[in-house]
Amino acid sequence: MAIERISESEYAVIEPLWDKAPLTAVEIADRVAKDNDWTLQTVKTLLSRLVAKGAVAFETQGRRYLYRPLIARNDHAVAESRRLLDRLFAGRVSPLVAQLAKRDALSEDDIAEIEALLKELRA
Amino acid sequence: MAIERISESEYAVIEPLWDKAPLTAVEIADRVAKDNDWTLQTVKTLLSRLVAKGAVAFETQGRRYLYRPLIARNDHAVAESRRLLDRLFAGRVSPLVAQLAKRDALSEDDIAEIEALLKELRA
DNA sequence: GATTTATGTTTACATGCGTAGTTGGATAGG
DNA sequence: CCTATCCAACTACGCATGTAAACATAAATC
Repeated sequence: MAIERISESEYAVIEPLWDKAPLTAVEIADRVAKDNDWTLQTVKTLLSRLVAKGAVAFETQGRRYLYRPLIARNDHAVAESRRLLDRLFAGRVSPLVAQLAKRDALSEDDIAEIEALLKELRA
Repeated sequence: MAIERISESEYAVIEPLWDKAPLTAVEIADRVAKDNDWTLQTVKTLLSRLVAKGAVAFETQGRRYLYRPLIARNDHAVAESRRLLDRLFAGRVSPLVAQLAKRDALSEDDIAEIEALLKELRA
């Protein structure tokens, strides 16, 4: 039941499905076109790879193929984040935050948000 | 001056050099052997790829090749983290923390550490 | 009914990665 | 000197990825 690893390009293709599903390949390609310059063929290839990986399913409605995601955006994001934390920060979050802080990669707003978050957690 | 992207296996090979440098290929292979089951040849290949990417340099001392890192561990970690944050969390840290919290991936200690860190930041 | 259109499937091809064998040159030991 | 050894460089090969053309098939249109 582990989440199948999906590539960056595949991610770009599943993303529209997280905003709205189901969608056809053409609809997905249209939405993806804002950020990427792929042909429809490329989007279809990525879709079929996502289907092969069990990350996306389709149902055929007559001639239309309607795609929908099988994994949740947040599940993917968390899985990837854990991978990174494990690899680079011994699995812990605070060293990551510390490094980013040291590089001035944390705005005042970021800090305030995280603090509010944590305060709520221990409430 | 962008940091060259290095692969996971390459990372395992450069890691010993961050602890101690310079080292020979054999010394690196020994240290890497704790976590990976690679032949010496594999380690050498990874080393040469790191050299090609400008992440590692060597100096030859007679017959000995001594390797040393050209990039800093933290620079690499921060670059990778930014990539992930940009891709998955619109470049912001708090949504990452929020997700991890929601998944119970934050221990009491983690939370306390991060809070201490942030408090210090605004001091 | 024949042809164009829509849509997925198959095949392709370059690049990067993980993993390692083979080669060639320097060197140390006899 | 010659040979065995040590080392890096070169070559290799399968798999994933990024990108897409070619192919097949069903449907819509004329």
